Amino acid sequence: MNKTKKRSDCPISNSLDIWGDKWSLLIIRDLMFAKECTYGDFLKAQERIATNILASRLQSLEENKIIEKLDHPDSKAKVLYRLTKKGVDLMPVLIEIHLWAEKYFPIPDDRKAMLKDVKKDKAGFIKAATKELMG
Amino acid sequence: MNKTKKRSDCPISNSLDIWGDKWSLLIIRDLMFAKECTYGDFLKAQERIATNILASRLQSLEENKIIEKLDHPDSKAKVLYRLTKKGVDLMPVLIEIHLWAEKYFPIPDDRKAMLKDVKKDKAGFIKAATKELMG
DNA sequence: CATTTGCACTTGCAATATGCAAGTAAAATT
DNA sequence: AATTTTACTTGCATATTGCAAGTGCAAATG
Repeated sequence: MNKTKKRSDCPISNSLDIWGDKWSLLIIRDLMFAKECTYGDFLKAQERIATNILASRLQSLEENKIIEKLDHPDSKAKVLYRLTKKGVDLMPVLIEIHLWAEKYFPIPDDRKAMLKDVKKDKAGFIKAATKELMG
Repeated sequence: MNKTKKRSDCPISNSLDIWGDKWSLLIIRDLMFAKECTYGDFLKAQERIATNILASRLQSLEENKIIEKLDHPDSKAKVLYRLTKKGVDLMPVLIEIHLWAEKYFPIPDDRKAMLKDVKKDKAGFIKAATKELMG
């Protein structure tokens, strides 16, 4: 997405200015499920993001402090990406999207299983998952 | 946005295929706050959507059953748009985006006031607001 | 230690989407 | 009857996306 041109003072609009495109939330999703991803990991996702788009989204998400780069422990050729706290804090948004989607589309079984846990104790689920990602 | 080309079976991706652009959620936002809007009402929003983009988004949201058209009670020249149940059900998503934004940006006072209510009783807030929109 | 492979990007270009300004047609107002 | 309002549509310039191929460095292989 684009740099810091805010279209208004609305929080929805401001948020969309950062991650309101067809790809950013999928990158964030991948990091929520995997905790750490390499460039190649993102490219493996079902949706088949183009390499140039991936590079531009990673840069923009990093500029907006949603994700950060880490050195890969066993190779200088690899880069690890992970969510910052600001990124992890998007988890409730991702969860509500899941819950909405579950009401209106068929969704994969593993996601259904996850949502079963979510519904049992949403706050608890988020707390545990956040700990997992930030620890 | 585009027609029904699903990029994957992921619920996040499926959702973004419908409203994952810079404008759709703003239209939905306007309808959450106003319940019913005319074409001209949408054009008045701070973000200044272009008329052609507005028309294309309204059409796509209608095709996806997020919004519906209604006859305006006192004029055939006017059209009213409102959220369907499927659209109203996006409220938790919009609320979580607000809560996230509040943590990381300055947000307007009226939204802050709203979030204060939300935080007091999220389920109650959603129930009441949904009733308001669907009644 | 030379060569190949893997990884994270860049680059070039075509296709698509966005944004702006102006236009249109029907309905309402004057 | 003429003007204005309303909901769009159209044309065109600009920006973004998507695809395919390429680049450069690091690591593995022979």
